[in-house]
Amino acid sequence: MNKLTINDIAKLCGVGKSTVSRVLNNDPKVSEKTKQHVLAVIKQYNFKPSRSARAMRGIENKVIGIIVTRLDSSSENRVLRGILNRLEELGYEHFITESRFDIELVQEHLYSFEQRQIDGIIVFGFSGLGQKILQPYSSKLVAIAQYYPALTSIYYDDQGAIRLLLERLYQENYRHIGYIGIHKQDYTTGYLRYQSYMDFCAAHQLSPNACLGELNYLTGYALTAEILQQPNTDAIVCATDSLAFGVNKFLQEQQRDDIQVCSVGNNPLLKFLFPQNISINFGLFRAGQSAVELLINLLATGQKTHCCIPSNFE
Amino acid sequence: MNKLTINDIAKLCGVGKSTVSRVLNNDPKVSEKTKQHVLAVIKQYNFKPSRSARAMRGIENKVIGIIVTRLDSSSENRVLRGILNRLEELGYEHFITESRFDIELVQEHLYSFEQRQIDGIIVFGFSGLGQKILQPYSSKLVAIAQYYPALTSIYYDDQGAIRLLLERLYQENYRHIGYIGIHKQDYTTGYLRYQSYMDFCAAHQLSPNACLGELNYLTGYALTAEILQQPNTDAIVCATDSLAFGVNKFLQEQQRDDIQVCSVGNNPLLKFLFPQNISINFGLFRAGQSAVELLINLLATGQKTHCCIPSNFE
DNA sequence: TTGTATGCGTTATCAT
DNA sequence: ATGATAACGCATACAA
Repeated sequence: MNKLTINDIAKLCGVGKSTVSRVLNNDPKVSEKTKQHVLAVIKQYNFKPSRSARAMRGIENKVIGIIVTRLDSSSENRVLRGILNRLEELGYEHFITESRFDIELVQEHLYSFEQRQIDGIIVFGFSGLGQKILQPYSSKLVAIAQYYPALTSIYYDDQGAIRLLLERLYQENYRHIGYIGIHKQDYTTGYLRYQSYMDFCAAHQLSPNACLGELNYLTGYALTAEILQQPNTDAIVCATDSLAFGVNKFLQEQQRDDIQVCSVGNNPLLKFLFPQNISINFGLFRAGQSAVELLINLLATGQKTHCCIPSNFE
Repeated sequence: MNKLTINDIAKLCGVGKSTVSRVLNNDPKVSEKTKQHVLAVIKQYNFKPSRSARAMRGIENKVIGIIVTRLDSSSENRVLRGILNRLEELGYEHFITESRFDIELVQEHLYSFEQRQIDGIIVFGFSGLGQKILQPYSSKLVAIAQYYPALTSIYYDDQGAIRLLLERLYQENYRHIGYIGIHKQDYTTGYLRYQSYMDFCAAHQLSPNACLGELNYLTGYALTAEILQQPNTDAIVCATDSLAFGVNKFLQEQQRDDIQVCSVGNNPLLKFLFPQNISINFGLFRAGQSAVELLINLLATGQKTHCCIPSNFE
């Protein structure tokens, strides 16, 4: 449909195509008069220069690619909100792709972005995704949710989030706190959060009572029964909000309103359905915004930086 | 990083660059021997032709763009699952963008796709999005969730879904059925579903009791109180699962387990938390798959078609 | 079967 | 300040 080229515009204006190009690129060496004329014609015919052709000449065009792991993850969606929010303010376009924790897919998408005049990349890290896969793109890539020493990366304070929850419970005199988390193969959500719980227990002479499983509400439901085998349990900390859905459901069915449930994520639906649940804000929205900041900075200065997002009860 | 060009490969092989190009494009007019040699060198140096340059020569490359309205909509995510599922089978890449019900953003994204060597487009329609915006791209665009006469489109059976729910309730002898929906400015989820309820009531001599509001669980919660002002209400039909979250929550708090709740969407979390809720499968996953089918068919034959996805209790 | 020349829509380097 | 012209990396009609 848009078959107009810079040449057509040139003829339409009665000028050379180089002049049109100059106008397009804000070259100061063009008289105000012709500039306005060319601009008018461009607007009139709604002409847009071909990105492919521009790309061949090495022009950047304010587009960044985003590789998420799961489009239907509510936590990643929160981060995405932060990313898009900041991106929009800066006038950037975005393309989103899904990796589904598949390393090969990540590679395909990275290459695809590279080939499509994309200026920068934000990728959601996961436990299997090694640094060497991302390294070749390090000059324009920001990793999120995982720490990569040689890259620009944003990561969360997994240990701090659990610690904050535990400190609050401890302060409110809970002493028999169970923990429901996910398997340790997952380094951040699994291992780090579990370890934080164990450390806290050791430091405060609490006897630990932890169960680990998959990342979904069914697991939360099933593991609650196991945790309650410790009869004097008075609180349960969940690694994520999705687990907490299951835990709260189980407790509700058993009419156990004597047990305080805590979790990480600050999911609004969870808060609506189970208002008594204490959920900590993991800083996801802010993480998204920060990712954009760091990326823009990286593109401009080439400086690789890192940023750890703190959790809070807001 | 990938600075190799077709010319470099040609020199490396000791052949002309046109020969390399021919190998790249599976041109049969090249001897098996040189073909293998060139292929080997290409593989050795991990050479990939520039998409920008290819695009300028009008090459298609198995990529489709998807414009969703909200990335955090669970129903759109279900459709997306169907789309990506089918796309992967067919070896297509995807780029996803969000419109947030903003017509200008849709236009930007459409243009952006056009400029980036994208073969086909799937766009999620919404009430404000007119046909004329999409028309220019009709040769490679499929609209979903809304009926557009002049385009290839996939839409849901809004009226059928509500009717199926009501028929089931009627058959089970419910006679005082309330309805909680969303405002009629939304043509499909709002108007059509509401109308279907009203029609059913008229046809079966039931006195209607409907409330309309925003599309979220808070609305469902708030409107339930109004519905219950009709004291003998024995069932409530919700236009969507998200409303049903609020409705069920309200009824649970009031310990009203004498009221049957129904909704459209088949959300797994809803089923887990409120197993007694009856939710109908709106065919979202299948809609996604069909969208891809229709798009591929459109690209191949140029034939515009339509498809209405039926709901079912699976 | 293979190489040469030309064009795709830009930007950059020359002249003028 | 402006216009002709040469690249950019690739595909293709044409020549060999």
